[in-house]
Amino acid sequence: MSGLSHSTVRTRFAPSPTGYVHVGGLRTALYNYLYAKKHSGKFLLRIEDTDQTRLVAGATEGIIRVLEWAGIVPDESPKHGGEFGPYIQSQRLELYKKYCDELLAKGCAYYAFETPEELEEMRKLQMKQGLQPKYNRKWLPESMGGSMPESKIKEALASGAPRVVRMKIPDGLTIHVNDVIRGGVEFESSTLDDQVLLKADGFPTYHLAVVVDDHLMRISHVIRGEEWLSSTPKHVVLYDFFGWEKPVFAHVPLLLNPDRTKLSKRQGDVAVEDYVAKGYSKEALVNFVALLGWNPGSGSEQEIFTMAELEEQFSLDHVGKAGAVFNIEKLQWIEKQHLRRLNGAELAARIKPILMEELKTKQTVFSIDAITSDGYLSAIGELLRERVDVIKDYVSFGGYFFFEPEQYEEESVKKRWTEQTNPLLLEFCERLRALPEFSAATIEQALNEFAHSKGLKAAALVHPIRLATTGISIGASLYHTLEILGKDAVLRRIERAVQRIAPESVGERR
RNA sequence: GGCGUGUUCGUCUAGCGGCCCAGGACGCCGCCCUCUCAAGGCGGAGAUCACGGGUUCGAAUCCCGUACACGCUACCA
Repeated sequence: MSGLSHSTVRTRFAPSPTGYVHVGGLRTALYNYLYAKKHSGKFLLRIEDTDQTRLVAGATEGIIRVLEWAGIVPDESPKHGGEFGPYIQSQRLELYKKYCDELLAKGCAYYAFETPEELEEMRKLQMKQGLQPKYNRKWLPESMGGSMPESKIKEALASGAPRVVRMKIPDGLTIHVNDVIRGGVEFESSTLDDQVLLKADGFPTYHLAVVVDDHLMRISHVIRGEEWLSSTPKHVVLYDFFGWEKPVFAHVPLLLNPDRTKLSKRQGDVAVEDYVAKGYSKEALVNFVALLGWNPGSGSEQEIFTMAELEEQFSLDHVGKAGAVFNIEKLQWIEKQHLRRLNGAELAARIKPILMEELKTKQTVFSIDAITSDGYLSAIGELLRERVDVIKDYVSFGGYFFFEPEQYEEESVKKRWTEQTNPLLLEFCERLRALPEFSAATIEQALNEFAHSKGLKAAALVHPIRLATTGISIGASLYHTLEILGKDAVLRRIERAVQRIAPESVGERR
């Protein structure tokens, strides 16, 4: 009520702990976080676990882990604490009870005693009659304009029969919802149902809990998915019942499958964890998801953003209205862009844990200390930066920096090997062995001179050497690759390849 | 069915009455560079602004209708 509550921006992400974190949820959390940061406010996490039947063990921890991974760290949450807690709805039951009683006392809500089965039957009947399914107000007391005598209600209450509390939607009202993204939206109260506020198990429904908590936690801006727009008028009615100031509402568009249906599991990955597993970085995922529905606005053509830049530039004015298709190809491009902005040391730090994991199950002839050193990883990081899609590619596509090649791309062997290749390679090995300094420049010079002396083009050596030392035909500059690998490994691998690629396996092409 | 929201290149979008017979990015195609693959540079194809009516000297931009899509319609969130 006090103007003070709205002088500070306070936003929240309020998921149900029902499993993984949906990428759409990540975006909602991000927008809330960014809005708070932009306005020097607070962002908080509240767990909405009012449906006891859908709880998933460990989900809350998972949500917090994912948010923190992404750099969306709440100022207040079940884990981080805060002065408006508890931040788990199941720990706030007395609060909902208290406010529900207030509504009951004010004549804004009433008890109802139907069983779920009875309600189901009622709805079926209404549908059959072509009516919209809506509570028939059977238990609306006479004192509130209904037809149920107070005596019967008292009786039912005394009997201990299971009961719920429903809100009484005022009749003949046009309810205005102000949404910063969509403008004013109007609803006729006649189209609204007398929503259950308190369930038979004593837990509140979303509608009661969200209004009570957003008010108590001084939430200034409710930024949530578009699927909530239709129930916002109920929330508006509740705010008015209580006489509370309403927050600013912003309903963000949905994320879609390629066929424009709501993003779902059936058509691809929807969990943030899935993308983490695929190797996408938090920088790229945050950047990408921010751009699904938001843009920096006219005049700016920026596509790559750091979290700090998003915090500075984010604005609800530039959040679009239409749903956005989750397009993996753009994510891939954004991932590359972020990778290219990392320096060698940063890349090394990211490659190392993945390599260590790999080393638990794979043998290497290299010294572990050498291949996990910052210098080695940093050099590889910078060399392969332009051709890697995600960090873990360094250990897969760039695996030859850590493990001996076991196979040689068949197609390429056919294409690049001739009868003279093996003897040539062996002869060239001697040149390499004699090099006082094993660097890209000296290797290149030696190779050029050798090729020239044989009347060959450099390519006649380059490709076989690449195959022999890496096993594959694609990669960065060969000379730099050899330099990093080091003289010992290079000679060892060429000699091994010569043994393993027998002349008989050489292509027909003369 | 009812209520609500939305609709600009395949995709993400700029655009808030004249600068737009619509700009950028991803993807796609071609050329250049080149030891391969990328990256990079250059160029190209790709949107009658869902459709139909208005309003206006003038509309992608404002209004109305239609179509389609999506959301909601639970003692789920």
